[in-house]
Amino acid sequence: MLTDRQLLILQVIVDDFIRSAQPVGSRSLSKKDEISFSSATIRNEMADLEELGYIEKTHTSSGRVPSEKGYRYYVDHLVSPQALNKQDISIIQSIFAEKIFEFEKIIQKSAKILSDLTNYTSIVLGPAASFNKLKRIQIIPLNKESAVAIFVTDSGHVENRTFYLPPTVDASDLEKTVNILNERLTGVALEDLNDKIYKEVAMLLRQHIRNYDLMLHTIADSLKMPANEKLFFGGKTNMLSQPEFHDISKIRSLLQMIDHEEWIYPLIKNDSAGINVKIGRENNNSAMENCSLITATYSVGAEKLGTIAILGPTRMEYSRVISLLQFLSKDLTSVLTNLYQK
Amino acid sequence: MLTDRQLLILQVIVDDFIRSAQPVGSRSLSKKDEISFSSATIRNEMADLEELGYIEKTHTSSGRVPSEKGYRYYVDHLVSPQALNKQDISIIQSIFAEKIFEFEKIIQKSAKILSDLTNYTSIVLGPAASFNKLKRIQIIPLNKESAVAIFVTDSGHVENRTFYLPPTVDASDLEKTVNILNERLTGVALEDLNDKIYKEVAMLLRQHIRNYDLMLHTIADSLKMPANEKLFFGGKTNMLSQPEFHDISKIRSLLQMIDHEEWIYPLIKNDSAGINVKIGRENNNSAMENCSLITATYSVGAEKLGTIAILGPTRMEYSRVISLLQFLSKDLTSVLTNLYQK
DNA sequence: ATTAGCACTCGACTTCAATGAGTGCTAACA
DNA sequence: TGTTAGCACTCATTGAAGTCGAGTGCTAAT
Repeated sequence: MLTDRQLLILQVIVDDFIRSAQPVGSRSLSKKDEISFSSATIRNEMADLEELGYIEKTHTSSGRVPSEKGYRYYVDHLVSPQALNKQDISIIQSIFAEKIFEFEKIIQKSAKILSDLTNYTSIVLGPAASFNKLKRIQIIPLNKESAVAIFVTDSGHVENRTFYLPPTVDASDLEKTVNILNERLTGVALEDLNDKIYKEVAMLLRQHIRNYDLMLHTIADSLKMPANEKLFFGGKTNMLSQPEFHDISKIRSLLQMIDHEEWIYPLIKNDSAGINVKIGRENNNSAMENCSLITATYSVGAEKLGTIAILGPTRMEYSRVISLLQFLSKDLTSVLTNLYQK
Repeated sequence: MLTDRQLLILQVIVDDFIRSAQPVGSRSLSKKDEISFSSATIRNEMADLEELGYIEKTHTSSGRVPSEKGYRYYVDHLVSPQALNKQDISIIQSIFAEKIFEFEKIIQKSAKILSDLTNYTSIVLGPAASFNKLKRIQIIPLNKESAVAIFVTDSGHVENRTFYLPPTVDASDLEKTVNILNERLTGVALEDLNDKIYKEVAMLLRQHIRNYDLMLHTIADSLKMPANEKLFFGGKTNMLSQPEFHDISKIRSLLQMIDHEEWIYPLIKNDSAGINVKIGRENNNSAMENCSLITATYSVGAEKLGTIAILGPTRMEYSRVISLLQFLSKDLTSVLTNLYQK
């Protein structure tokens, strides 16, 4: 177990390194106000901390740098929750200043503001459409061969699919189909549509429509909803200003990852609600070796809707970022809950 | 005017520099097969070419590098059109292998393949929705306060807007409005909708609906179509591998530009059809100082729809890129024309 | 248990010389 | 008169040698 003094030293090392990005030496530590013992004592303690794996040297005679284990301990036990200043708060609240309709606009604005406030990269996972309930289906023929199917959810989300019209289907068939679909599927969550179609709608279609199975498959095909929610980014290039990314190859692999949305999902789709911190290799991704990812979820009522996240260097301002995410996720949740739970 | 020999030398310098990214010296030039005179002669010619502004030195005793003027001359007069090899052709044609419905998919795939084939960054400007003609309007109430308006075009493109329902409007009003809109606006190009609404629909609404003006403005507001077409990118990080971008600050300003779509539009929205090459500062953009942009348009019939572009270093393989763009834009045009002109 | 003192390490920076790819110029040549 | 060989010169690059200073670990004294 670590002594109080070791904890103090660890905390000051991490704080200082986060601020300066320079390895911290015993002499400069001894000059801090918080610390009242000599550099030699600190050296001894640092040697112990190093042996325990909380800090590292970059070379034999360098100052110390927090290890991933050190950051982890810092985040779990030492980080002093920092109150947001008024300016930050008002900036965040400006997100909700305009009318709230365009869900995506809010999400996008959140991403932008988060990255501006932190100078890191923000990632926001939009609300999953699959929870929403179907409000209405429309099918609009474009010409003899094709039609577009439109699905509107109770939250105002619109999905559409273009598909080939089976040649044997005529206008009245289409109309009947749409009526059946609306009658049977309204109120069903998007993710359950496919199931429901085969279980309940298929039979009805058979009774009313010739070639019902062709129609059925065409529609069921169109209903395959996108598996993933939309991602929004802010400050994609912010990481370029971080001193740890002076190396082009690191930048390259990081930016490449950011530009592959499919690689991002597994990173931010954590299951647990609340704030989540993943440090360096905890992300299981080689491009993230020098990065930490802090995520928070937002919800409507008790139902988790999406995730907001900040991607920064492991040497990130954990305290500030955590406060910001906590604040924003709370705000998002309450605004959305107000909006959709009446 | 330049002599034939000077032209030859200029061409070889540009070709060689494009390949190697190294300043070209007189001795290495004299060893080339195409060149049958001595390095001293070449030095004389190079001095003249430099005086005329076609090539430059990086320092007093370095080899020569093409200037922007040199690239310009090369592109206008010297570039030898290079036939595409079979592999490239078949890769490009694979874009059209699947069914053609999802316009965006094709565009996106084009961007990806262009960047893969060139190792530069590709930018594709999607088809402007504003040319499309309205096929159908639907308005679907979500609850007492809001509704979503859906606009379907003859090409299957779907736009939607959520808006507040004026409290005095009831279901029958809404229905009447939709009927009027469909009756009057079907077949109208999206960009003309706003005009038409005030000129023709306003009067009709007044006759049938109480509070017609509130309704009118609500609808007209929703109709403000996005000013810009969608942009798609491929290989955003490809430029990081180019040796001229070893400098982080250059990378930063370039990537920052790429991530600001609004800065991209003016760059690629050239008016003239066909291939267009903009070299370095011709782009009027400080982030593009060391970059060239090659654009090509694609159309349906005679109507220009969108733009495909490649962004690379000024030291770009002009010949190859031009061929690729020419080929792809021709293919896109013919596929789209077939699809939409029947 | 703490601290002063000291030898030692190592990255960062500077200086210096050597190297070599390039130039411009001049004089000889065809 | 145009071409070329030859030569002096320039300058970025490389690597070796030396200095500096911030840091360490260890020991002995407090």
